[in-house]
Amino acid sequence: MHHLPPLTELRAFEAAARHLSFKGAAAELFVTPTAISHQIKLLERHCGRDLFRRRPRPLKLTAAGELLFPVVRDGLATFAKALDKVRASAVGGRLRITATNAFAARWLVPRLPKWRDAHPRLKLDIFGTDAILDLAADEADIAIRYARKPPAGGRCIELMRDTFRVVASPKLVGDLRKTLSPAELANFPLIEIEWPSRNRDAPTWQRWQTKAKLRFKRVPDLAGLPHLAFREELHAIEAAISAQGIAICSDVLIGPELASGALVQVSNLTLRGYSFFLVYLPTHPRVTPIMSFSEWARSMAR
Amino acid sequence: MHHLPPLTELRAFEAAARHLSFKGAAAELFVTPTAISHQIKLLERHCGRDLFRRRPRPLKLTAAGELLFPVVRDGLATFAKALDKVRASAVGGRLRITATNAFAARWLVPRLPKWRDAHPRLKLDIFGTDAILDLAADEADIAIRYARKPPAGGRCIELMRDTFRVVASPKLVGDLRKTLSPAELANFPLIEIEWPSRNRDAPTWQRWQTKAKLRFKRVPDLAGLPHLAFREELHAIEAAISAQGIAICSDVLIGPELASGALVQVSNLTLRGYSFFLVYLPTHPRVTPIMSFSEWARSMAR
DNA sequence: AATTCTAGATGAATTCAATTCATCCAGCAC
DNA sequence: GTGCTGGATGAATTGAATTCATCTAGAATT
Repeated sequence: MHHLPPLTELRAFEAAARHLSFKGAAAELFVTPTAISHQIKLLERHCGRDLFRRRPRPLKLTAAGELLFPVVRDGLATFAKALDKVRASAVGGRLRITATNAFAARWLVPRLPKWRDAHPRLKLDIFGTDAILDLAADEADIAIRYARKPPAGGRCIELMRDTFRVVASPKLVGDLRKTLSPAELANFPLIEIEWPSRNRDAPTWQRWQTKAKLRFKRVPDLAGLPHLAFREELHAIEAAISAQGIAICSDVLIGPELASGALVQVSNLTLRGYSFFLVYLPTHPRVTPIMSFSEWARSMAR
Repeated sequence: MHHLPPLTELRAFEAAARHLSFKGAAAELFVTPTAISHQIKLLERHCGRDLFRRRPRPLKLTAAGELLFPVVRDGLATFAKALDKVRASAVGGRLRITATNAFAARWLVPRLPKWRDAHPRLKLDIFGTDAILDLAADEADIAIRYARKPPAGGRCIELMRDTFRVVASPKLVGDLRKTLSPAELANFPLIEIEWPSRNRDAPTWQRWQTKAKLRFKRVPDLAGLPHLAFREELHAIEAAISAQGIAICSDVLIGPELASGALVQVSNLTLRGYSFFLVYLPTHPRVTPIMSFSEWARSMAR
């Protein structure tokens, strides 16, 4: 790499050249004029050329100084501009939060008014995606991951654990006085979510009926029956709400519907889900606002 | 001015980004990898954004890092380029010496072979000009001034003092057995140098005949006779050498001709000249080569 | 002409940013 | 399981940056 003098010298030179005054440069850089004098002298020694004519006043740039000044001035201005841009994307910039589509849409977004009330100045950018964004590569500031155990790649806080319940709209099943048996379930259309094949513990009708056989004598092959299938958990939930069938859904994602009766639990047999983990990097330069969000999310999860 | 972090941080960042390695950056900047780690951490804190993804190896720039890197890299390269240019005009560059036209042509230039023998690597730029170049404004590195007393504007070393002699070519005056009286001088064409009007002590025929009247009984009005006039001292000297007339010349400038007989002194009445002063700034960043030249010039002047 | 003011120069002393040291950590290779 | 590598971190150290004290030389003021 090129041999550069200490960059402090260039900064002193630039300010002195712009002010044509060591005193003025000193005031701007919050040092004494003596400091500027020393810095300029060092730079001149480094260059082998005088950069200023000291007398008569005011100072005047020499030919060498004239050559160097615009380069340093423009260079430092360009640095400052780029740094401002980086800062703007951080300080005062939005916290970027990545979560699964379903969680973002059905848990986080509905609660944002409360977030805004608590932190009016700290804006969020929410990425609803099932892709796993990399915090270490600064693709997001916070990740909310759905996993069986604390995921790697940062500090983890377990927000909550969910349970998958068999639910249906009352418009489909009527005003039930008690829950349905597995055989009775087979009388209704069923909704299946096509989980990624890597998810062996996925809350499917197959997994449900296996568990049911330990509890009930007569369990038809519910997984073998024709059913409505959705790749998006969100869409499956919407279909259940609109009485298109009976679905197995995460109670975290249908909390309001369970509370309002828009969906009702039609079997007592549930499937244990995983946990929602909030993940962040403790070394993140914006760890303070990140902790603010983390505290808030935990308070929302209780 | 824009708020910049310590530029040391930017230099560390640039090297680390280019190597994608703190260790590599450290080796280049002659510090430990820990120093780089600290510097990057400070810059990230300053920016509010991570600039590197540390894991997995090798390091990778984040989006913020990608934004900042080319700006800093190009900026530092531009600085280095400009500094090299300034250095090239100094270190390894020529010493700029300003002297009067006549002195440059007739004393300095003829001796340059000896200078080259003594200092083969230190080149000179010689400005033969009667304008007074300003050392303080870095218009030249060394000035050789012809003056009655040491000029202001720097440290002065008196090289030599000259004497103005009445000289002519033997082709004009023949093989004289003795010097000519003022009356005999009037029988030949006379050469006059038109000195700047500010020079009241200029070695003119007028000044010469005033002094001659104190010595000789019969002194014709030599200054009143028609004569060949030159504005350039150099041209007057050349005219004398080519037997066009009798001239009053500085013995410093016609040393070789006096030695070889190309010009002979035709009157014992001489006029005291001034001195040649070598002037430089003791605070000049290139004071070492300047002193080399100074010593050499003094040795040549003896 | 004498005195005062101003801004830069210089070397010694002081401050504090930069750096090193010692130790730790987490992947990776063997 | 063990050893290696490159980065992280806090305390200690180093030395670059800065201040202090004094000086200088023009310019302004008296």
